[in-house]
Amino acid sequence: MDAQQIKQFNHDLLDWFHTKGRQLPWRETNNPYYIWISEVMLQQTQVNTVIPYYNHFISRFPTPEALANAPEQEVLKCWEGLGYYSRARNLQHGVREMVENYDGRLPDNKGDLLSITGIGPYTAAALLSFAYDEPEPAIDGNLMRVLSRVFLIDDDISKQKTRKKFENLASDLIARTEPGAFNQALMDLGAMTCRPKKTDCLQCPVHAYCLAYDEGVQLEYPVKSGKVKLRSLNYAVLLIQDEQGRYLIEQRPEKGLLAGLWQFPMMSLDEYEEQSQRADYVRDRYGCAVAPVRKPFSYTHRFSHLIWRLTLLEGRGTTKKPLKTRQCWTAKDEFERYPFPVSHQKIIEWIKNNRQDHT
DNA sequence: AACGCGGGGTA
DNA sequence: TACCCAGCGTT
Repeated sequence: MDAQQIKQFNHDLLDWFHTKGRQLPWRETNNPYYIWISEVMLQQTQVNTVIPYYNHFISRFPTPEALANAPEQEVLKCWEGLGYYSRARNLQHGVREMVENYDGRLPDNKGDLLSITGIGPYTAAALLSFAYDEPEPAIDGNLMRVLSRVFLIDDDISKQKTRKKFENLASDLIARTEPGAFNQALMDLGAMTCRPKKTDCLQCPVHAYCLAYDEGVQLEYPVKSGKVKLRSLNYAVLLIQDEQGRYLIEQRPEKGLLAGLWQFPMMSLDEYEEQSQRADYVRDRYGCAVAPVRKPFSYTHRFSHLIWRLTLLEGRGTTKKPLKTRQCWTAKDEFERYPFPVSHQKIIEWIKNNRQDHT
């Protein structure tokens, strides 16, 4: 595209955005801290899922200082169900860095932004363009999908190198007058019209420029390689109650999958294949025996990269055996005080529906 | 450069 | 069912 075509492209794109673009809570503010929160929540997460979390989060932590001073568990509680929990931890770390190193204000240059925990190339560019009107293209899945179609770019978007190519292209393209609107317009286009599996090209403000539309190959783009076969893991979930009917729960390790969240004890059935090994394991750790619940209950929980197949077992523990750190006895009506992954929220539901007899 | 990291929406 | 989503940190 020459300079004149770029200008026209921007005009058509921005004109559409100003009339048809989405109205979203984080577009109502200029507060870089709020915009930052929204950007972190929106990483790999769809807009409609984020909206209620965003509203609750900024009302619970209205200032950087409020978030910086909050206990991590409370931050995780506000993130419960949103997934990718390290985002919450990194966001709080990053906000603490901002409070300590930048006088509580978000820096307005790329280098400093990238040095903050949880801010990568995309989020830095988003903040610079949305909060500070800098012409930085925010390279995300939407932008790559839209531009790969418009310009018929067949590089593999799962490769790091390809990101650089889109960055160069978008840098030439981005509207100097309204860089933030340019980025948001491509996001809205990607979400509303130029979708992955179903396009709506006749509604698209730039279909006249689109090489893929011209050739009728929109759905062939973007090119993306590498699918992974997901592993399946079998676990027993142990419902261990003390003399008062309280349940034993444990906090997961600080690193790794679902870090810092709480769960009912789990025993790998792949690791301990024999019945006697399993009995020894439970006896050693929890001082009791377990058996399948009266009406057997198993279900699968699917993550993006693995599958848990969970089976409920129950047993009677005792408060006489001292608890280890990161364990506690919890009454049925106190589960809500702890962040649980969705896979274990299902178990809480099961308990509430199937065990109204004890507490 | 490759991998780990959640949960929900969509076709 | 099989992707896909306003990515980032670690290795």
